[in-house]
Amino acid sequence: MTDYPWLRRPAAQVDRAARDLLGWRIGAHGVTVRLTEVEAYSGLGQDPASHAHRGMTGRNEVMFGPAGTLYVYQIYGMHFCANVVCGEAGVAAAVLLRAGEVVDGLELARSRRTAARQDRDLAAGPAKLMQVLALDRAANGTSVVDGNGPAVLTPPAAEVRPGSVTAGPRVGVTSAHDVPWRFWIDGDPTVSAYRRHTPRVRKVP
DNA sequence: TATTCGATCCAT
DNA sequence: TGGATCGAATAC
Repeated sequence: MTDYPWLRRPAAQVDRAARDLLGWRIGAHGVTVRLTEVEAYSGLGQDPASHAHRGMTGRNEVMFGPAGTLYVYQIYGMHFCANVVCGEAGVAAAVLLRAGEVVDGLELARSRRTAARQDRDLAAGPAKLMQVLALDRAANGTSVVDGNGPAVLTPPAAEVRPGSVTAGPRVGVTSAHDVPWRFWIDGDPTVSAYRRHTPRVRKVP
C-alpha cells in the first residue's frame, strides 16, 4: 500500500504538498519522469494566479474534485499542462508539474521530443513534460493514485532532503509575482528556465 | 455573439 | 523577440 503524504495535505498547505511531490515519479505510456520542479496554486480567493481564483468554470471544474486527480488544460492553442489536485474536495488547490528527469523509457521520450537537443531538455517545462508522457486533454479528471488512469505516481527512489529544495516566484504568471510557490530540486539540470511574464502590447485605436 | 489572451515552446 | 494557434473566459 503506497503512502501519499501530499495527498493528505489540506488545501491551505498546498505549498507543502508541492514540496512533498518533488522526487516523485510520474509514469505514463511507457515513459517515467522524476519530478524536479513544481508550482503550487490555491483557489481560496487569495491567489489571483490560480485558474480557480474567480470560482468554478468549465475548465477548472476538476480542481474542485478529490486530491490525486489530474487537472489538464490546454494553453496557447497547442500545448497541454498538468496539475495534481490537492486538498479537500470542494476547495480548489493544485500543483503544476513543471519539469522532471526522464528515468525510464528514454528512447521513447526522445522520439516524442525531437526538438530536444539534450536529454536534460526532454521534460524541462510543463508542456514538454506532457509531450514526453504522451498525455493530453484525455487525461483530465483521471486519477494518478487509483491505477485506472493513464498516469501513475510512485514514491521517490531516493529521499529528497529538505535542504536541497529551493523556492522562488512562479513562472509566467500575470500576477502574484511575490508569492514564492515554485519549488525545485537545487542544482538539477532539468529545472526549466525562469521567465517572468511579459505583458502583451495592446493596440490603441 | 465577439473579442481577448494565455501557468508555453521554438526558431530567429 | 516574435510567431504559432485555439478555446475558455470575459466583455458586449
